[in-house]
Amino acid sequence: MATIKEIAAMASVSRTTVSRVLNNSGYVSEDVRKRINKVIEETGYIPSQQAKSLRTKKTKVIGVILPTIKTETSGRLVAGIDEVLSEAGYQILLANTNLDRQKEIEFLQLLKVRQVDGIILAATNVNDELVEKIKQLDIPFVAIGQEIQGIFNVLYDDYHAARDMTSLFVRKGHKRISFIGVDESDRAVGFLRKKGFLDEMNNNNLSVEDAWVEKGVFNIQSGYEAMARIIQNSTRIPTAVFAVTDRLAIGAMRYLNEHSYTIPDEMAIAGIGASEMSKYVTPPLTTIDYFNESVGHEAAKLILNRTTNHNKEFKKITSNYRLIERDSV
Amino acid sequence: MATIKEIAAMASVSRTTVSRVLNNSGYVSEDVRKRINKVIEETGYIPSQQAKSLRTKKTKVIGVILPTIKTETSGRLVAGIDEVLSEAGYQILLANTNLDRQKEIEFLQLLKVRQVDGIILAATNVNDELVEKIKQLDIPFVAIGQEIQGIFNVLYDDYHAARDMTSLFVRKGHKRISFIGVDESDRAVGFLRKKGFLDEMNNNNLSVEDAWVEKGVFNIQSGYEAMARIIQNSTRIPTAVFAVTDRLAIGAMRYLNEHSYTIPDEMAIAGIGASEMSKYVTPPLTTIDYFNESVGHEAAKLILNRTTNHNKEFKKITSNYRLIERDSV
DNA sequence: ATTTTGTGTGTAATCGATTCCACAATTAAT
DNA sequence: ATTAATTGTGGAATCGATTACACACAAAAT
Repeated sequence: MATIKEIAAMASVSRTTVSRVLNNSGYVSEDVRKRINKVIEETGYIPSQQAKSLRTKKTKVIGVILPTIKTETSGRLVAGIDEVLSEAGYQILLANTNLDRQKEIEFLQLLKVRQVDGIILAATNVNDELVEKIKQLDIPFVAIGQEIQGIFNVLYDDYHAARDMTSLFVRKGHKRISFIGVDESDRAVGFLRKKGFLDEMNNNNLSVEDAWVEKGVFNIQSGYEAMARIIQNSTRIPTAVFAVTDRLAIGAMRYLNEHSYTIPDEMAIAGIGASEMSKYVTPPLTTIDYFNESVGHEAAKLILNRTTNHNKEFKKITSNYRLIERDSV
Repeated sequence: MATIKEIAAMASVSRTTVSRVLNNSGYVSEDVRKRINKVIEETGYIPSQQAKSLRTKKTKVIGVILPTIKTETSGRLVAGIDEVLSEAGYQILLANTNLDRQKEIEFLQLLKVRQVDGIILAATNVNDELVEKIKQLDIPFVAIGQEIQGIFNVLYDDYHAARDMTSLFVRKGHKRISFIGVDESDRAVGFLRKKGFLDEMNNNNLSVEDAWVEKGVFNIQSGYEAMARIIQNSTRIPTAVFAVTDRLAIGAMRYLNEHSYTIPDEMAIAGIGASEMSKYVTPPLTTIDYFNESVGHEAAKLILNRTTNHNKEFKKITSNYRLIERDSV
């Protein structure tokens, strides 16, 4: 691999001049420019991004921290981020925490060391240590999915989405509605979605039996088990179940199918996430599309805006959503 | 952010010595080491990976080129790659081609500019230009999913997987088996899987009507349409359909469901990929698990081996697979 | 006719590390 | 007692770019 020095020598000019035609900055005569371009062409020379970054302090790399890379949600998010970023000549440096909180913090450090121009974090649980770390990092930062004071956020409207879905159940005539959530330390998925559900129930003067409210984790099996517990422990069996993720919903459906409950007649069900799967289960699942890809777009735009314009006023974007009514409710 | 120079000054030693304790190389007295570590501790100094890479020519970054990041397959693959890589202190620089062949080549260039220590390519179609480019790149390289002569490969056993699946249909008593493939310019998914199917059919003296062989692209809708064409154009309606991906299969199932064919009685169906969805459609889809995650592991190990040991003898790993028999056949 | 402005090019410092080499000061070996 | 090896430290070159500054020359403005 040739260096700028060699190119300069071959074209009988100084490195400065070569650098000028590379970045077309400053004055270069047409003759010289041609001569240099010819040499560049012939040698297939490409300047080292490495050296350039060292000097300019810009890497054109954005770090993306994900709780997992295996899910569709993450995939769509990254695709969205990448679309905007690559358009602007940036690339993504991936950091997969596998839901390990300690790793989240380590990665923050690691990405800083690598001098990324910005960091996008798909957040799950936010703890003080993390927030503290983010703030002292002093790198353009965008958090997706969880609100963090004092930094840029792109949020899902978990509360209203949950209310809307609950409201749909109510409109369909359900009065005994059960709920499968996740731990409330996850403020967005755990706390806000549950609050949306409860508030809407309350709003309609509908009571919620304790046994109707169950908790799972982010996988299908967990939805299956939660549904089982609801059925087994309820004094009055509910007529509907609202699961806070599609996977939980699909697990629940599985339980219902295996135990011959007809959906939606004996038990209506809905999820959140608009996973591809949701469309092809039987019956097709009513769910909420969070437009992950466009959330990715927003996050990427935000971070670019922050890096290039040094925009400092913190911004919170709440993305919209769409309730997809299918046959499970 | 402090630099090594400042640390050196604060500890009243030379940069050389600081560098020594950083990389614990060479001789440093216990006294001095402690003094330097104290300063490092206090200032929270972290050496610039940037500057280090420039000097050492190692970035500890591996470029991963994907045809798409939205699918489960990609997600699992990346998760597998990341698992091994991050363990070894490497990170992933993502490049998403969105199935654009020209971009594939551009990214090769781009990753080289960024001086990645190696490149993993999840290949779809291989053309001469690409192969040529890869070879002149002179960077440790591993291709996943498509065999490329002269470079490292981690392959799926498409041919035998397809034969096995076909053989399953035959054992179940099917004689009129149809096939939904993809374009044969995709040697692995298009050509080899089809060849496996045809060879096994031939092996069992079963003929294949032209109308039974259809082609789609990598999405669900396309499977739906292909199934429609098969039903509409066949003189003798087949009793089974083998789709080369789960999505195609699920699209086909959808058509069959809508047109009231019972699965598997009137029409048996199978796919390849073991997507999460395949388990939850009705009936659960018989498919083949390619162990994407462990393929990711292998690819990562291979590239690390190649970068660190300068292992030069080309290696081809064919990963194994598992036929998952469910209720659709 | 002198000053200013616009063009074109090069010298050398700089970014923040690593590393070769030189040089002391000890300690061990002959 | 001399030589050799071990241990400890620093000076300065280096990686491959960018960029502030200086300088020369031509054209335009005064």
